[in-house]
Amino acid sequence: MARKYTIESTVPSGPGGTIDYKAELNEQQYAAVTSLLGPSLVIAGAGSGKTRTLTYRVAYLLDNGIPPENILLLTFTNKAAREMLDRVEQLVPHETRSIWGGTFHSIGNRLLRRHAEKVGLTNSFSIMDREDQKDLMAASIASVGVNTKEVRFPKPEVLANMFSLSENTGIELQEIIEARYPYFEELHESIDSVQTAYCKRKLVTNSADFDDLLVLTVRVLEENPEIAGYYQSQFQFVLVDEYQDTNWVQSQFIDICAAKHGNLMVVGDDAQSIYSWRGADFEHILEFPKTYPKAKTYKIETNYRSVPEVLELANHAISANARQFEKTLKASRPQREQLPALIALNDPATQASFVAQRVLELRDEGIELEEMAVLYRAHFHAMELQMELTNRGIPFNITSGLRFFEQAHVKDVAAFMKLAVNRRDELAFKRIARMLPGIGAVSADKLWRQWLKSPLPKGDSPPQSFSAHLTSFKVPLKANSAWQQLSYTMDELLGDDGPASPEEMITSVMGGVYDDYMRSKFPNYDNRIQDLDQLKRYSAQFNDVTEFLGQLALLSGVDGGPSSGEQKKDHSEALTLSSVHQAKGLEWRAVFVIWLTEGMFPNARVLEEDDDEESGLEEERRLFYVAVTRAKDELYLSYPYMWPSSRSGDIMQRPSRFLDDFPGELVEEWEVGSAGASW
DNA sequence: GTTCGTTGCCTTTTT
DNA sequence: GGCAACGAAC
Repeated sequence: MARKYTIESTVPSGPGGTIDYKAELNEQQYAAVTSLLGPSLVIAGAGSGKTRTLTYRVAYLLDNGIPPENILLLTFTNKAAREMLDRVEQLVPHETRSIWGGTFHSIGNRLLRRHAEKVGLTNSFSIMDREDQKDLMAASIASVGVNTKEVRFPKPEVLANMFSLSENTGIELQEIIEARYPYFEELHESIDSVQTAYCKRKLVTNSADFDDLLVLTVRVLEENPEIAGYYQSQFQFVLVDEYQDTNWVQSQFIDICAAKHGNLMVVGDDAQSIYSWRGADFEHILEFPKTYPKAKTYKIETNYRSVPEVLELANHAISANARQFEKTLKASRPQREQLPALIALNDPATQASFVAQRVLELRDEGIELEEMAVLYRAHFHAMELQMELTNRGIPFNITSGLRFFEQAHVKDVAAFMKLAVNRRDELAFKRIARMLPGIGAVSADKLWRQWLKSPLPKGDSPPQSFSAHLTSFKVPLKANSAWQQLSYTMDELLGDDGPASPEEMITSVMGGVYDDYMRSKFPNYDNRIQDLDQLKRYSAQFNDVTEFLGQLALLSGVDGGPSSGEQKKDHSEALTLSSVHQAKGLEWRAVFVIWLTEGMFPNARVLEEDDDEESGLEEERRLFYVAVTRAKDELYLSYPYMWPSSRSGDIMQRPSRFLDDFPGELVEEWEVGSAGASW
């Protein structure tokens, strides 16, 4: 007699979730969240609950019995991805971990790892960051043999930009050069061959740059219908956040993934498209109804974030732009009876003390530091402010240009791990070699040649031992003992049985040669050790080194994971300093936008480009719009009259043209006098 | 020939 | 604080 036994499912099937969608969403949001099959475009203005709409949409799908693994949710930042998935998890009782959610690059990475052999890589390929890319580019230029001394040849960084733009937009390199770099047109043949060399080198070193994570993935899908078919069946529902910032490759990727089921929901705000320099084209969102004729369009226009005073200013600021979807943001909050402030200051230092002082006042009035932010166009605009805040002892978090992973010591440690799993990684090898005393670029290259001749880089499975081969290398006398030590560290990375875990690897590296190097190289040894300890703790959640390295490379310091910055550790309560780009999607009760002068914001380089000046300027204006719409209650717009510059004396500043886009009565002008100064 | 510290100039935005 | 060019020291 067989016993009947059923496993209770924890997932309720069919409708029957606990969410009262109608009550928790407004009418426009509700319509979008509960839309049925087929493509849909959601135009969601700033502060209108875009994230809310997307998360409820995912919850709605799960509540209706869609298995999590059949949902693909694409975002631009890790932060957005994590935030949404966390919220979904809190919202519904279903299992949410198997949702395919993440940034374009992380999803691309995931797919590419699985099918790397289709494009000539192995599944342990290394991911290169910008610096690695530059190094490899420099090597490629050298290998092609152009005389960079005689002709003014583009720098590695410029070339990387060129290639990247071409790949991200799908426009031929030739055309990119003509349009954006006409002064290099005569060199296009050498540039072409550098590109060929660069691509080849990436394969030889088993490495991929950021763009490859998408470009190669799209290629895999295009060239292998059976693979594409598999994922197309898998992804029943595709959701895309910040659609206005998608570029050509990304939109291709989206289109391929959604090709079978056609249930594609894209959410965005054309007024917040600020990534055209990365190849983003907000034509994608404007043209979506044409690309998908069956698409339903939903507009979400009620703003829950800002007081009407801020919103009115924002609406005026953006209306100067010609190209956009018609929409008006309606305020839902009551009047505050306080206008945004416009403050002209003497110089950047005064501007900094104004901000600092006002921040303290606001804190006394009950706004906590983490409810305030200072936003600016470029990172160096925050220099004076950082000094002022430090002097006054006001804690702050800065989303600096340098990400956690890009800091030298983190990259150093990662290089060991990279080399352990990808023994063809030339950059990692040379980085390690150059840490040893008396070894510079030249010796590192000689060592690399010896490495290539040894059996180490060959084959896919890890060697029995590194030291067995390394100890016989010819190294400069000065580096001898360090080299021995290095060999044994590398052995430790192999692990006793099976590959060592990321955590074990970091421990080995920090205990080996690297410790000596750090002491001699970095004045702030202790801080860096703390960083690495944090990295180690973070790594504990990973079993697989490749996975860990992939995460690390795709993680920006600002949004989660291990974070840098000494201020942060001691004060959970801190003021935020951020570029406008990195502030997208965030909000604070009080927002300061500083350096609103011609040349700074809008940026001078954009003003100089006169080929299609308007589009550049419109993007700057959208950027200003993004900045302004971050504010919930209070908004301060400030600029200095004078910019003391070391080389050309004081430069008079003109107020930004964006300040003319709205009527004067929308702001209150503050006259700031300095108590101690005499003029 | 190679490494490594010093000096002076410049600073867009990022996965 | 980063980067390139220069020059001293090894």
